[in-house]
Amino acid sequence: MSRSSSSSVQSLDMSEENHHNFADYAELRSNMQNLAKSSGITKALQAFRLMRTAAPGKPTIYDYNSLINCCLKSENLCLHDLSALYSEMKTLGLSPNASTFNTFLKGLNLIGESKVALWVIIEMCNHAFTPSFTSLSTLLKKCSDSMELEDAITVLELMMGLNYIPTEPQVILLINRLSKHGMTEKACLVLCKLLDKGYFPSPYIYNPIIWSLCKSDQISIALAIFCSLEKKGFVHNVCSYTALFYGFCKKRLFKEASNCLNKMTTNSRFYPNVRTYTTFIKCLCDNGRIQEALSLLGRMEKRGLDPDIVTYNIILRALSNQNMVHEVFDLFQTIYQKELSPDRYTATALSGLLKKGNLGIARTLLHDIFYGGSDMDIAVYNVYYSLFSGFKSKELSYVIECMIKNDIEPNNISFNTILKGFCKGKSMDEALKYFQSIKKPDLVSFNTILSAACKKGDSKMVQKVIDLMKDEGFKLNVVGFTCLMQYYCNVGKLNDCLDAFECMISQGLRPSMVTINSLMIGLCKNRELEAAYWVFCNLESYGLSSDSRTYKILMRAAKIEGNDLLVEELQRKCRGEGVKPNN
DNA sequence: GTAGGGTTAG
Repeated sequence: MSRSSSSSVQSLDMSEENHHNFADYAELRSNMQNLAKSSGITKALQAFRLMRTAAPGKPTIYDYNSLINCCLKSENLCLHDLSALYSEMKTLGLSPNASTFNTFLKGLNLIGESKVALWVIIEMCNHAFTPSFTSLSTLLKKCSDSMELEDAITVLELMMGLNYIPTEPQVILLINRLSKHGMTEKACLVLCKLLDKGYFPSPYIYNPIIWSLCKSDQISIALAIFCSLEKKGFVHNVCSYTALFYGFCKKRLFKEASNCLNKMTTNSRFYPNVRTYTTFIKCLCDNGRIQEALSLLGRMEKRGLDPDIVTYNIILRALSNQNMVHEVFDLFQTIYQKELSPDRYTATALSGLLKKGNLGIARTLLHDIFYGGSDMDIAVYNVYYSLFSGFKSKELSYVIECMIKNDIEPNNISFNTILKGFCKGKSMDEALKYFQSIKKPDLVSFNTILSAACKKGDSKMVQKVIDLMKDEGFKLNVVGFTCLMQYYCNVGKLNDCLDAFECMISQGLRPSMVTINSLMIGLCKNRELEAAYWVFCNLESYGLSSDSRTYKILMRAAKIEGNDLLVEELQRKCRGEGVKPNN
């Protein structure tokens, strides 16, 4: 601050009456600017108003613009003050010029106030000024970056109204964000508007839309967009095709998936790559066709496509779910031989082994990954927690300590996993105590403790949990009903089991195969083989088809009862239909 | 620069 303006500040501070001392307009101007930078808007505004009395025809819009510029650079700026400045300008009868708006925009963009910047842009248009390409383009990026996607769309529309063509990276950013945050429809609209303007989209622009549609089971819309773009002469790439392939696999449209894959092999532009094959491998694994997945892995390597850690993690998970311990071990050897680093997904892929009770080997492998230096997240900790019963373990204390040190927050899956650990222990009271310590128990928490009570045949606890659920406004779902059905069968109350099943159906809940198999076991145990077979034959009415477990249950009962006819019938069906694996 | 992967209850 200059000496003279510093003395002016003092004078200004002393009293209003002294203001006639400021005759010099230039001094007032520089004084005002300094005040705006250092002492905030109120003082600067006082100086601004003083100008009116000090010099006729002042302040001008240029004084105003420079005041805005200084204020925007001040460290303690608040938006309320800015709005006050704008009103002050209008009160003085000044009309904003292009520079006024550009000054606002430059400053607002710098401080990341995209909402206010958009307001300024609209105000600018209302005053018949045209915002520059740069200001709109900067704002578009800012809005997309800060997830103000509706605003980003408004900016894009303004741009297109002015015949400004947004840059490709910015369009990609916006469409990507929209597609990944449940706004795929909006992303489509953006794409359409661009096409209407004669924009030539690369696959990088529309692939996120196709992927998002395929992931949310809207393959027909994805296909429509894909074909329409093709018709218009746009050339897809391997990522576009892989999206469709993924969509077909997900919907179990195997014939279409196979056609899609064949089409891909006809052109080097979209020849299947590691990700395409990985998608296929995942599909095979999800449908219990693990041997085919392994053979595909081999074929892919022969074609010179090296599986990466994602591919291996998918196979590892499938092997682990099937409890194929040796294969899991071998695959780990391969991963290490290829110098790939196991990551958080490798760790969680092992949860199947834990579920099947293979704690020893799972613990060893998990331990190696956990201490191997990769970044872990809550899902890995949650898998780790399933190793422990209750809280009486040094290892568990250490793992919790690690989690806190790494700033990782536990979620309900963590609490429910630990609750299950308590449930494995002897005391239901201790489990209940832990349950009651969970701040926001969810339906899974209730089912965890209900299941434990049911398995232990603890009728008082079963009633207690059901009452608790009622109090807290939770309704039984299919899992809860299935627990109860199993419990009734175990205590020899077949009729109560059937009542529970009917109650579930009457509430519009659809049984799963686990429910059906539980019912089968109950019926067979009570020598109601005919009833069980009837359920088996009418599975379609529930939209279900039997799995390998259903066959085993019936087969075993038929053999015990000496019902050879049924045994033969089941064998025939088993050969004819190709039984689904039980996952 | 677009794409493939995971953790809790029956």
